[in-house]
This record gives sequence, structure tokens and C-alpha cells, in this order.
Amino acid sequence: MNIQIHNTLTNRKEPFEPVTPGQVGMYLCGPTVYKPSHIGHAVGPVIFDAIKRYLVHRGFAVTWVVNITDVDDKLIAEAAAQGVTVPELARRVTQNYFDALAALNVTGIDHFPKASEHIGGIIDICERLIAKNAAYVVDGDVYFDVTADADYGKLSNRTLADQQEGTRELTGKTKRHPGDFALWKAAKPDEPAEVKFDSPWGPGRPGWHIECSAMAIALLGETFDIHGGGLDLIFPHHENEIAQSETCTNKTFAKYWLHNGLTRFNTKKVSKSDPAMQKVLAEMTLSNLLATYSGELLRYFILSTQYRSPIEYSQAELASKRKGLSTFLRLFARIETVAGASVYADAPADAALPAWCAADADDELAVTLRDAHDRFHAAMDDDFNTAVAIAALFELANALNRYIEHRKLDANRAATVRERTELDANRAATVRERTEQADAPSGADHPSVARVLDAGRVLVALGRVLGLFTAPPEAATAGDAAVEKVLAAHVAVRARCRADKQFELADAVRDGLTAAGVTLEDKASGTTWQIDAGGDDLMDKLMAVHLDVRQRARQAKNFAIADAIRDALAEANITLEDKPTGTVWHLGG
RNA sequence: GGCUGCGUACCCAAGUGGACUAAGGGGACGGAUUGCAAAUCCGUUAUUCGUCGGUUCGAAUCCGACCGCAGCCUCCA
Repeated sequence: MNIQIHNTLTNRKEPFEPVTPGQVGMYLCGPTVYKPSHIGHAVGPVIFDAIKRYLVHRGFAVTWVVNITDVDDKLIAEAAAQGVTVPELARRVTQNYFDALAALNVTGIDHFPKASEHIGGIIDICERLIAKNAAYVVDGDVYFDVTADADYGKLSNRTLADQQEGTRELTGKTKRHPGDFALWKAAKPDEPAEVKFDSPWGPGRPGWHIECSAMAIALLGETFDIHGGGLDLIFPHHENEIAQSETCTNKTFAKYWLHNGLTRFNTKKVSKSDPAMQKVLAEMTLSNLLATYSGELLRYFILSTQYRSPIEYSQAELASKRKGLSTFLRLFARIETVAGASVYADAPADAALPAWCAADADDELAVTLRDAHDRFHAAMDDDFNTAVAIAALFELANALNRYIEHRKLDANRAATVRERTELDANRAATVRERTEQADAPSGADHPSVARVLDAGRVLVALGRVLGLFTAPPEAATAGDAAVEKVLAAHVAVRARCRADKQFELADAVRDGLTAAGVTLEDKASGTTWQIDAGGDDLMDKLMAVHLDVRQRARQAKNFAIADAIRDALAEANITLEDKPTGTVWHLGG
């Protein structure tokens, strides 16, 4: 099956055939590093990262370049406003960008060239264009002559005549044609020394578009495969890149042009230039978002829409996506409980199907797994349709949950049932029946469990092709052993309450924890917790619940439970002191 | 004004001539399960794809008009 790519140049889907068979060069326009990255900056890198992973998965050797534009008018202005040097500001903002990419699991970028480090290549292109009479010098500026490029406008589908009509820019004395653009800008007297570079035309710095041409050519060659960026870059940025590069080399610059949809908020583009958006934008920096949402969730959110469509950002939408993503993460935890082995470890790197899933295998799970596997690949082959690829993963997840459910594979089910016999003699008959029904599997030796584990690992491997499911989510309490222990005490207390049929107290525990932002789930294999809203005061909240429940138990003269609470907390190294003013607790008593 | 796109259920979102009496997710509702929940499973939730025409044996998908929205034409991922 062939990979199809939508090419902005032809406005069609085309079969993907790299310039050099088996090898792919990709270039994505990166940020101008003068302000912290916002949600929109994450879209291109996440999509391209998924594209690279898929191409690698399909056997291509891929080189991916993302530029850092660190010489620019806005950068100079912002550095001056903040009272720092341009390199210092650029360094800081670049680091901010890198941190966000790491959190988003964007790991595939091979080169991050900086404009300031490619001045030689930029000057070289300018000179070649001047020599070809396709560029001219005016007072230390160098302009590209758009009339020198016969097919100028082919990417954005506009003619020079159209443009002359629409342009607000005056031709003035400097430019010959209003569409001409600066390749090189002469330094202005008040600009700092670190953005003045020597050139044959005097000190100055690159124009906006030229750095991408120079860096792409330097790292990927004069013709490469895929060039991408946001839709808003089609004109003038990419149009001008094509014009200057192809006029310079007489070769095709990039074979396929990919453009991702823009992030929107209240149906408006998230844009730096829109004053109404400025405030929103400040809150939508990637570092802010990553403080609230996991990188995996943001990545999943971006990939759940086909890349050419706009993405509507909202908290409600992210909350909805969080639920969807958790379906997978819960399933992985469930399989681990069933099989006693992690799906994250030993997932097949190439997402290959297990032997029992051979083409002629016709049992239900084999068919579903094969089908999901096929659909995933077909979706990605079709212009990297990650939305449909994820839908295939959902179908597989559902099939696995169903399989576990119907075959009663949940680990320790039999053991739990036995415990229950002791709890509730009246129900013993039902319980015995259920014990017989369950095939009481334990561990990965059981054939059905082994299949679930295999299929779960394929699911993880497919997700990893999109850059998801790399590792189990870190518990919100990681590193906070005290919180873990106090929660364990809650679970123990609640189990005691339930065993004693003190359901009001049991519910008081759960309701109290829910209010504190912790969800309890009673499963056949035991009670688990999930922290939805952590925070510095979580420990205090958890202890408040303990004290409240204990107080209720004492009022009901249920001293057995009250004592059980104190004992459970003692296990957590917490002592309680009952004083006339109330009960106080301290750690490590 | 020119050039791109878009408008699919309560919300998000795939699908761009026949396997569509339209994927998938969220939500809602009913059932199983649970002491009660949560999770999970089962089921229901668009005879219809902005509106009106046209082409076609056949259209959400092509064409036209209209309505609404967005992007680019100035810095932007």
C-alpha cells in the first residue's frame, strides 16, 4: 500500500515517492524565539513527529530539521524592551521551546539550526541570486526580484498582478516591485552589535525567508522531500522560500508541501498580531498548559484531529479528551493486573502482529486485532490521518475490555470471590456459582490472558507510532510517600467498614476523598485510587477526611472502626492525639 | 476586492461519487455488574450531512446560486 500526501503545491493527494528511495528529508518551520511558545507552536512539531515516526515505522530513513530563527526585528525589539541582549533572550526562549517539545514527546528532530549560525550560507545564496540578476542591492539592502521567477505564486496560487492590487506596501524608492522582498537588511545605527553580521553589502542581517532556504539546503540538500508549517506561512513565507531557492539552484526545492490547520480559540485564530488574542495567548503558553495538562494529553488532543483541519482549543474539549485518553491508560493498567506483566515493556517495536493472529486465524480477538492493525495503517497511509488511526485504536481497546470482561479474566477474581464468601454467607450460593464460571486464570500462562497481553502490547506499539503510550503515566503522588501511605490507610479503613457493613462510614470515606480530588474504585482485584486534583494541601485534605470519619465512628460509638483508623494511620507513621479542642495529627510521631 | 478553505448529531470529529440506512471520542439515557458508587460490558442517541436548485442509474461527496464562518493578501506555527 502506498502513502498518499496532500501537497499544497498541487492541492491534491499524491503518492509519496521520496527523491532518494528509502530516504526522507523533512523541514518544518520553527519559531522565531522572542516570546514563549503557545499552543499553536506545538501543532507542527507534534504532527511532524508523528509523521516521522510513521515513516520510520514504514522503513524510511528520515532526517528532520526544525529551524530556530534567532535574528529578527521582533527579537531585537523584545530584547530591548526587556533590557537583555538578543542572544540571551533567544537562548531563554529557545530553552522554553525545547522544554515544551520534550514534554510533548517530540523526540524526532535531528537538527535545530539557528539562523545566526548560517549567515555564510545565506550570503552565498544572496550572491548567487545577484549574479543571476534575480536580486539587487539598494543601500546595503538586498532584494529578491519576483519578476525573475517565472512561476512565482505557484504555491499560494496567486499572480503578481493579484498581489499588486491587494498590497498595501508602497513600492517606494527601494523596491522595484511591491512583491520584492528583502534577502538581506542593512544594519540600522541603533541596533545592537550582536545582530550585525558582515556581508559584501556592509553590516546587516538576513531577511525573513532566506534563513529557511539556507538551512534547508545546508542540511537536506537543494532538493528534499517534505516541507511543512502552519497554513498561515503559505504566503509569503513559503512562496518566497520557493522563489529564492529555486531561482538560485534551478532545482525543485521541496517536493511535498504540508500545511497544518491553525489553532483557534472561540473560532478565532490564535495569533500574535490580534490584540484581542494577546491576553488569551499569554495564558495559553505551552509552559502554562503543561502545568495543567500532561504532555501526552496535549499531544493526543492535537493528533485527534486530521492535521489539515483547524483545532479548536478549549478547556472543555481537553477535559473530554482526557477521558478518552484515560480509556487506554486504564486498559493498560487492567491488563497488567490480569497478566501480571506490563504492556509497556516488551511491546513489539515494529507493532507486528503475534503469531496467533495470522491471516487465517478467525477467532474474535484475532480478527479484531488484525482489523485494527490494518485500519491504523490505512489511515496513516492516507495523508497521515491520525484521527482515524486513533479511532482504530479505540476499537481495539474496546475489544480487549470486552474480551477481559466476557471471559472474566480479571486477576484474583477467584480469590476475591472467596473473601466475599466470608463477608456474606447469605450469598455463598451465588458466589460458588460465579467461582465455577470464572476460569480463574492467574498470570500470563493462561492462554486467554497471554492473548490479551499480546494484543495490549500491539496496541501500545501502534500508539507509540504516534508518540503516545511511551511510558505509564506517573502517579500524581510519585515522590510523596506520605500521601501514598495515608491513601493506603483510607483504603484499609474503608475495607474494614465494608466488611463490618458500615456502609455509611465507607461512603463517608469515599465521598470525602472525592471532595478532596481523589477517586476510589472498588474492583475485583482490590480498591484503587486516582488523584484527579493534586496540590500542596492534598495531605491536609486527606487527613481531614480521616479525622472526620473517625469522629463519626466515635459518635456512633463504633469504637472498633475508630480504633482501626488510628491503627491504620499508625502504619503510615502518623499519630493521633485526642484533645478537648479536637484531634490533631502529626507525622513521624 | 483577489486567493484558499470550511459548514456532518447535544459537543468534538472522520468520511470528498456506490461496502454511508454516515467511523471514533465526549455527553445523555436505559440495562448488566456493584451494598451504593467508580470503572468495564450491553443497548439507545444524524433515513441525514448549512439552504435551494442541477448533473448522475446513484451525491455528505461533483456543479451553480445563496446564507454563515475562518485563513491569507502586513508579523505569525
